[in-house]
Amino acid sequence: MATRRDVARLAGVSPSTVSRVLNDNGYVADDVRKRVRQAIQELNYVPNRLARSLRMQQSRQVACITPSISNSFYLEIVAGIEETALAHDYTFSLYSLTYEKREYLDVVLSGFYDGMILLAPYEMEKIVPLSELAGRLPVSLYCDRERHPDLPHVYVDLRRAMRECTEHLISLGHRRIVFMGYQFSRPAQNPRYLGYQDALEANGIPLDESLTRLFPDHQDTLTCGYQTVCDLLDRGRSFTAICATNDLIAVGAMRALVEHGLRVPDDVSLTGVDDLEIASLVTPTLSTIRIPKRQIGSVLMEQMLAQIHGDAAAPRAVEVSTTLVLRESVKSCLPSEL
Amino acid sequence: MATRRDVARLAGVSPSTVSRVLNDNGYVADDVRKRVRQAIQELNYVPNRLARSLRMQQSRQVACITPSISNSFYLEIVAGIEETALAHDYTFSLYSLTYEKREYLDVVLSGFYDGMILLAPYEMEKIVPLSELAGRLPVSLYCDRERHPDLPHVYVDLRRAMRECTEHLISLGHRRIVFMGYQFSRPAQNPRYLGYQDALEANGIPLDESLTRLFPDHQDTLTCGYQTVCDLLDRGRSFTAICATNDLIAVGAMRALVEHGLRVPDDVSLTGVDDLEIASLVTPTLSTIRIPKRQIGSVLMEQMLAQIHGDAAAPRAVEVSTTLVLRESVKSCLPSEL
DNA sequence: TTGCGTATGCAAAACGATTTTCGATAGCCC
DNA sequence: GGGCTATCGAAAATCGTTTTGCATACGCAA
Repeated sequence: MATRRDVARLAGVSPSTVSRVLNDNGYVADDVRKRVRQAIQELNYVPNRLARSLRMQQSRQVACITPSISNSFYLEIVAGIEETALAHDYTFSLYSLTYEKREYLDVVLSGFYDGMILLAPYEMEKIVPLSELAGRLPVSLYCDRERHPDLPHVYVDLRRAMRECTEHLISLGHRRIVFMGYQFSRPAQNPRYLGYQDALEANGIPLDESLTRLFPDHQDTLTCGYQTVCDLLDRGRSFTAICATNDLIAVGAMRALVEHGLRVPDDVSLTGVDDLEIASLVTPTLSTIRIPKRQIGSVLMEQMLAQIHGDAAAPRAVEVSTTLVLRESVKSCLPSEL
Repeated sequence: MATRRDVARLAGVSPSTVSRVLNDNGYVADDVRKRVRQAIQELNYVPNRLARSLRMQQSRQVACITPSISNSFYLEIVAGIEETALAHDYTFSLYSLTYEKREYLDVVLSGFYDGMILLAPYEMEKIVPLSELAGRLPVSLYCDRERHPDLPHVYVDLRRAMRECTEHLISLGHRRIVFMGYQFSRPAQNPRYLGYQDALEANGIPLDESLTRLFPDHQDTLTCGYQTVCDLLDRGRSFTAICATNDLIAVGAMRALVEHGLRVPDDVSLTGVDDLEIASLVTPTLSTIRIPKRQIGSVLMEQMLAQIHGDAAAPRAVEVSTTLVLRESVKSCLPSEL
């Protein structure tokens, strides 16, 4: 690889002058500038980022750690991160570290990165306290469960979103609405579940625990949705709508319903959360709460940049708003509308 | 950040000794070793990868360039890459460069990476000749269209796969089989289309061009599948099966069929390619040609490592094999089986 | 002639590590 | 005591860049 020295030699100037041209500081005559540029072109010279980073003590690179690399939800966020990063001449590396070994984090902390963006680091913080990481490197989080008031983060208000969603179903006449999803650590801290309860309470509908289906974390989403609905139906159909806490669960549920000869939405209305691509691919298309994934990524990166640049005005917490997307899977069950 | 010097000071030894401990060379007494390790722990010392990379002239980092970051097909490959990379203490960065600006590539060529893995770089090579890149950095490709005999690459034999798939449909009694997919640059070089033709020819079925639907590249996959089937049905149904060149097209097709009151597979059999997650999520589940995405990623990374380490025995081309996955969307149309 | 702004070269330090060489101590055995 | 091995420190070179200070020009105006 050509170095700055080679360029200087070819252009007949000193290395310092090449630097002056490259970094646009100091005086440099037009013809010299031209000669240097030409030499750069001729040698395909690209300044060595390693050396520059070492000297400048910043790499213009951030690490992004996601729970799962093949989860399209997080990947959309990552896409947003990449877009914004590139626009600011930043590069990013993607990790889906298995957190069993804490040592894996060393690779991230070894000077290669100016900061790290953590997506849903719930598993991770069981191994490493996030505050410890934040003490080493600028950190920016996306979290949809517990929030981290002390660390910069981006979040969505899923409690409110789920309340709106449930209330929409209620407004369509549904009274017996199933809630199904992961239980997270404690149901009482599950914002989605709380939103569901909020809606019931606000509309004077008593909470029927037999309609609540929380399954343990770390299980296959699709199977959970499928199996849970099968279980429910085995006891006789006692509901007219289902709120699933994500689209994949909803798709699994949809499959179970169809296999039991029930029609969506005619017999059962169904909603998800996330608005993955699949939500508009299934038949019927799935009503869901859209989480603006790309925007989240973009905001995360901007928050990261603000930290790196030391902007005191950088917001510690940014809320991005969700949208209730109504598609085919939801229908009124009021007789008047038939 | 703590440096090697800090560790040395705390342990009461010289920086060289710390190096000796870290890199396990030279003599070092056991108690000294212990003291040094303790100091490392205490200071949370992690050797600076920038400095090390600069000195060693290798970063143990590879760049991976994918056409689209939110395409789950490529992302599964990326997952395979990451897994293998991590297992070898390598790191990787993910790029979905917009190739309009060739300069974007400079960031990859600036010494940060020991090599680059290119996924389906068809757009890319219109801007930059791949051989030029390969001259700068070890390169490893995944390609499912034209192959690059001069560059290390991993590929699948989609011609054979599609032939098998089509022949399976033929063996089930189907004679009027639609082929639909992107046309790529030239249909005559589209391995999927060639495989389809191979199957027809081998079974003495004349090619009916009215059953071939090639749409231009760079269009929305889903819409293409949907729209194409709508067009076909507008002219009357003259087919009993559809081979789509990927799962998303197939899902779009499925939706169009259902909306026209046709049942899959009872009225029309349908197959895809890729075996994305969605293939087993839709109803009916989609028969498809499975491409071993994770394995491809793994092999790509291994091929890259072999190049970096200068293994002369490194294979220039590796074929990974596909599998025909039969699910619900395919059914015999032979009267005898009814 | 002096002084100043412009233009460039040269040299050196710094970033943090690796690697090698050269010494300086030890202790041990014969 | 000579020679060997084990153990460690000190120092230098190197990777390629940035940054700074200093020296050296030239041209032009005071």
